Amino acid sequence: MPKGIPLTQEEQQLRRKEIFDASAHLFLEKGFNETSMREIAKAAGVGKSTLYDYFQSKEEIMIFYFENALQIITERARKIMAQDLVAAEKLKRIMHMHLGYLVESKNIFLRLSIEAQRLSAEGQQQIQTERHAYQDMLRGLIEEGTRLGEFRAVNPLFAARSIFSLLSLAVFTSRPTGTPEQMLEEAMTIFFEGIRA
Amino acid sequence: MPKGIPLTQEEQQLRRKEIFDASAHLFLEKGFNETSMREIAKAAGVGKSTLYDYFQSKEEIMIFYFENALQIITERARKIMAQDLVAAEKLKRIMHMHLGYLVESKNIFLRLSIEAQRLSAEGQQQIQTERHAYQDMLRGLIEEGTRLGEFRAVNPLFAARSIFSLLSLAVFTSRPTGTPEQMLEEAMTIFFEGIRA
Amino acid sequence: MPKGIPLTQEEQQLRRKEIFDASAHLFLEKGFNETSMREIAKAAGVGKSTLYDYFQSKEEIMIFYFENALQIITERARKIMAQDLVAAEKLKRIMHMHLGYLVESKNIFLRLSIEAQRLSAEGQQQIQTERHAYQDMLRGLIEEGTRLGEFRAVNPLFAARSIFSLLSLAVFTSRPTGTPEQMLEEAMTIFFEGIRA
Amino acid sequence: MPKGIPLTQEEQQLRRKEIFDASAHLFLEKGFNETSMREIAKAAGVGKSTLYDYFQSKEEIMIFYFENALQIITERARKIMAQDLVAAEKLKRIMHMHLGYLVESKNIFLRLSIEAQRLSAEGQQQIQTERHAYQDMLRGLIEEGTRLGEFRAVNPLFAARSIFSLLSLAVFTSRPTGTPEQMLEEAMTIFFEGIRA
DNA sequence: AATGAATGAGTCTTCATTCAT
DNA sequence: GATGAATGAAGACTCATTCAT
Repeated sequence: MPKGIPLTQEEQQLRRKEIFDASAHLFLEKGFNETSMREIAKAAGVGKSTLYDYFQSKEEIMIFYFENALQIITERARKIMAQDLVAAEKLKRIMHMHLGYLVESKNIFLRLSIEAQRLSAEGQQQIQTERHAYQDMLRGLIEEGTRLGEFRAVNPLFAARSIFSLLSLAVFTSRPTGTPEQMLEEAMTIFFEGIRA
Repeated sequence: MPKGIPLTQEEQQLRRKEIFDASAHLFLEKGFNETSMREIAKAAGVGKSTLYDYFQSKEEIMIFYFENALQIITERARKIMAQDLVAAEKLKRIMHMHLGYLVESKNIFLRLSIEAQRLSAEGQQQIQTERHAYQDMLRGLIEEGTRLGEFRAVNPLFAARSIFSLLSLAVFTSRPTGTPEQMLEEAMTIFFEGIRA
Repeated sequence: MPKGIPLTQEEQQLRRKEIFDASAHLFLEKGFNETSMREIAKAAGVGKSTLYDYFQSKEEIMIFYFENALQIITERARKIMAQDLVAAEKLKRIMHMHLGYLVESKNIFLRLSIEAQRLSAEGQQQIQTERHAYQDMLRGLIEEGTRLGEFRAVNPLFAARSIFSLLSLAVFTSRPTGTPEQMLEEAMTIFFEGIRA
Repeated sequence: MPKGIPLTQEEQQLRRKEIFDASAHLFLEKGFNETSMREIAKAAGVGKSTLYDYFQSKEEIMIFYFENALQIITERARKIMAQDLVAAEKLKRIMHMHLGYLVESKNIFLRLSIEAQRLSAEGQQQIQTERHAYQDMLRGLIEEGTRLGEFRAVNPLFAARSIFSLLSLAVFTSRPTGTPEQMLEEAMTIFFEGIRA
């Protein structure tokens, strides 16, 4: 890194991602809380205190990841939403996309999701805001489907969250019943049959 | 406590439960990992090292709870299984029973479930054995329903686990959409519609 | 130390004093803030965390010393107060006694007095209460002297604090002008001439 | 700042004073040791490492201030010394001047005096030299007063230092008994009565 | 059987300072 | 001349566990 020259916002963000990516495997292996700042620094190839130039605290490392990941997912979902398709089809594509992200991120997302429940109140707040935004998007989609007669009159928020629940099942389990894609298919079948008008 | 007189197995087990119950509220309030052995001992009204007479390690306290809880739940489920009802009805009653237990245990079960993912490999193994036994029971029920033409031909294990997933949603959420019972009804409707033959 | 048997309050207090005394020389050599808990533990011949069984925090070590020292000094002063002497004579004896304590405690008292100004607000409070109690005792003595015509009408609190100020000078200086006793004599002469009726 | 043009000694000195003054309020608020170089740099509106172009170390910032302040005070005292007055009167004016400086510098002087006792041996040495020079000046004044029959035969150095001691009391206390000026009057009365021939 | 005193490894975090740009 | 990115040493403190009584 060049010294003495302030990093731009983009460079900062990039560096943060680099540090995160370099240490992500540790979070998967031993969990976030069980990974010490010393280990993170070593994995990232920087000094311990350098971490604090990029993240205000250990918590922030986790929060950073979620904000980043949720932005990416939300963005991808938004593109699908914009397509000219029936609600059910949009929902299916979003589920595929979401599963794709989970797999692509090697389950870091889910692993951290669980650990995030231990964050401080403020930390949780930050993540929840983004998480709810995404949920609300899916809820809107289900409401749309109901309005157009595709779905039964279900509680749209509950249904939206059920999707995540079933999706997680498809990826994060000690007892897989097939490939993630197969399990997603299974889950989608149950879910869509379950809410079909 | 009488000194010098060995405790019988039952007394041991009972004492373990007493200790756990006395400290359970701490796990709910601050989480299991965040509760120190000192606090547990104090809450249980015993000395710190006495804990080690009943549990080999901190982990064992958590494992003990799961074994205990899963035995209770499995036992109750077994009774429902023995009743002369159609599979779908048995499944519904089990879901109600399960939800009842979660509520009755004041969410300790779910709280610890999440924390249990941080256990050592061996610890996880122990819990999984019991967990799988329960899952297998439900799987059998779904297979039975399929055989008798009540359910579609779904992957029975996946379906069984989906139930837990949706059940958890009904209890453990920062964004409830109703009472646990109402949410359970919603989930059951989706689920049973989803797997109906 | 016996294990498993709770220490009585007296034993606790004694142990605290032992730990303090064992590490006091470090505070003199390098200052309190500059002495780490690790060093204190080593000097006291105990493990790092054992310190925390006796003191809740590093600050408490300092506070412990002041409470202890001020109690001793106040007690000794009280005995002098009870004697049947004129105020000026009592004051002189108290000053001698106080100087004696400072010398006997090898200046720890003054060294820590200065460092104590860095304590947290709560810590300062605790010390000040005792310190003020002692000051108020001397103030009362000066008021008594004034009433009985021994001293001029000076501000008694200010005068009382002046004593400390001059006393400190006699002990804690990089430029001594004699033995502590000689310097005390010099200070007392100035002071008593200064407030003589 | 112009680049590549060496600063003259005066400019250097001026810049040092600017940096100090810009960060002085921090030292008052949180103490010198508790103020980090990062904060100092920020307050001074320069980069962290620029500080090292003007001060060799953090200690030097403090030393710089004392050298500066003591020079000013000594200079002002010298002017009073040169006046055609009796020793007692000169001493009184110097005490007023000194108090004035303390107040004008918003107690920074005394605050730092206390913190200076934590400096390294070398650092202390540097300050003491100037401090002693000032003390010696006052000592000379007291000797002069004694020679001319104004004062009793007191130890002149001890007496000189007593002045500071009583002066400090007048400014830096958690238990004021009046305005600084009033307390100074009180202290001067005690002192001058105490050493009067 | 029961206890709490004792421990050392490990935690996150801060900081003065250096150095390449 | 000026900068901030980078760092390692050090800090206070916590904790599950052991062990002599």
